Amino acid sequence: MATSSSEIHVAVDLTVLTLRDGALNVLLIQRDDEPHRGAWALPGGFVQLGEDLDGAAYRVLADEASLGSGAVHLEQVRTFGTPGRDPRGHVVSVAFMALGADLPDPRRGEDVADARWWALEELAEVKLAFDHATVLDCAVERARSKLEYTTLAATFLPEEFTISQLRGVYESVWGTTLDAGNFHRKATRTEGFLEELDRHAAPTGGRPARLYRAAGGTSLMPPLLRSGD
Amino acid sequence: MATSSSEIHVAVDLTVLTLRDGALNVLLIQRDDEPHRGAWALPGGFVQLGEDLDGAAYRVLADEASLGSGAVHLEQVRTFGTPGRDPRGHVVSVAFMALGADLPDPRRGEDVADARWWALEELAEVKLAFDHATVLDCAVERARSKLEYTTLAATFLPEEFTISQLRGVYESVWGTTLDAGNFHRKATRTEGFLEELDRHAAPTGGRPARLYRAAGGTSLMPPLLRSGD
DNA sequence: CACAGTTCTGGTCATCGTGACTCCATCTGC
DNA sequence: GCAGATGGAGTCACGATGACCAGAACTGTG
Repeated sequence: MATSSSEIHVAVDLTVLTLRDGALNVLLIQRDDEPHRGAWALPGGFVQLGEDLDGAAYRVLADEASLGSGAVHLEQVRTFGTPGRDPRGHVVSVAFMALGADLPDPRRGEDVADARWWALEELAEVKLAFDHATVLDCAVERARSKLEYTTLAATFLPEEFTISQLRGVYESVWGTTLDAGNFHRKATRTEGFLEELDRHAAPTGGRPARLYRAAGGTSLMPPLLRSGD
Repeated sequence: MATSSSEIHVAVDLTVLTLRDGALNVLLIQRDDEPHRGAWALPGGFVQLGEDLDGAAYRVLADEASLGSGAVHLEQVRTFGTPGRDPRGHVVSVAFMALGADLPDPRRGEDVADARWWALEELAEVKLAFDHATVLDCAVERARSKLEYTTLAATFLPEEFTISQLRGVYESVWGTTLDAGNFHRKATRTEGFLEELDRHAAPTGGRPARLYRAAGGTSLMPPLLRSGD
């Protein structure tokens, strides 16, 4: 479908991000079809007539990444439509980012030779298909900046988590280290960010950490800026 | 063109903003065709095969708003693609915002019954065509928040301007009043924001204000938050 | 010309958020 | 019991901010 060149075609491309072993990972699929057969690419697909953009993104998430919509934060990032970005014709692609907590290894979907998680650092020498390197950069930068002024970081964690785990999210996504005490003060004092629970996590060689859950708020005021803390 | 329902069509919609008499204004066109004939709508049009998204936006700016690309800041906001948002079929629309300094009154373009500037407050009781009320809200909110952490405010002003004029931009777009002294300190001390000139503006009943020009920077660090200053 | 009114610009001061740092609590493992 | 690790609280100096004040430099009026 959708390979004629008399019409503009609409697609979605997904940058699916999760944390694995304290590193930011992105899900890539290896293409089994031309163009760019054998190259690694972001999961994506054409939007079907009458289909919602978000719906198409969730469908791709299920088909190509075998991930359900549960516990995944999906958000539109930007739309790429430069003619020539896809050799099959004029394809306008709506880029999404999807964030989830420790997502499982993908099973191979249709039209896909392989699918796996990549740590972002591994990708330095990998040539992605189409303009997906740009799309990926755009989505990662969006995720990094949204951690600053929203409560999005919790979507990288299970329902209940410790402050250290939350700090680990920031450190992994931003690629920095943060002062534990200052981060603790900031996270616990910011209204609408965390809800304190009465239980503690199993100790890991130190004092057991109190468990928290994401509170209702979505915006962080004042923000938690990257330049320090 | 582009009214069949066997394909998805791609369009651009523009939220063109400027300041007129100290109020934020948006450019609307009155539709001369079905659907929504006679209703006010954002300028927009279908993207042509082989055309860049930004190119389509600039073309619409010229055709429907008779505005050249000079001195207009154009930026993608979000893409709307819910089926049913356009009765002609499945139309995916990439929303842009365009900001300019005291833009001229538009001349009527093609397929347009009328075109004029509307102060945002006037629009409370106006029913816009399609989902353009949502698109407009989204673009205005984007503009408001980008004033906080970028140097975008200067695009609402002529090349040379005073601090008071710059403060007026913030006050008009945010709908607040800011302390003149504090704003002056903040604007002049933030690196990369303003370049001081050796000339002064013609006095308006008080001490003449020094003229400034936008410096090279694009991001405001630290940001200028809406909650005060 | 004196004076009020206006606007621009620089200043003071209390407060608050922040980064660097210290200290104690509470666990594991030896 | 003790070393080592982690969690959580506190201290302190500094910089940014909001509220407010004062002088500079103009216009307009009596």
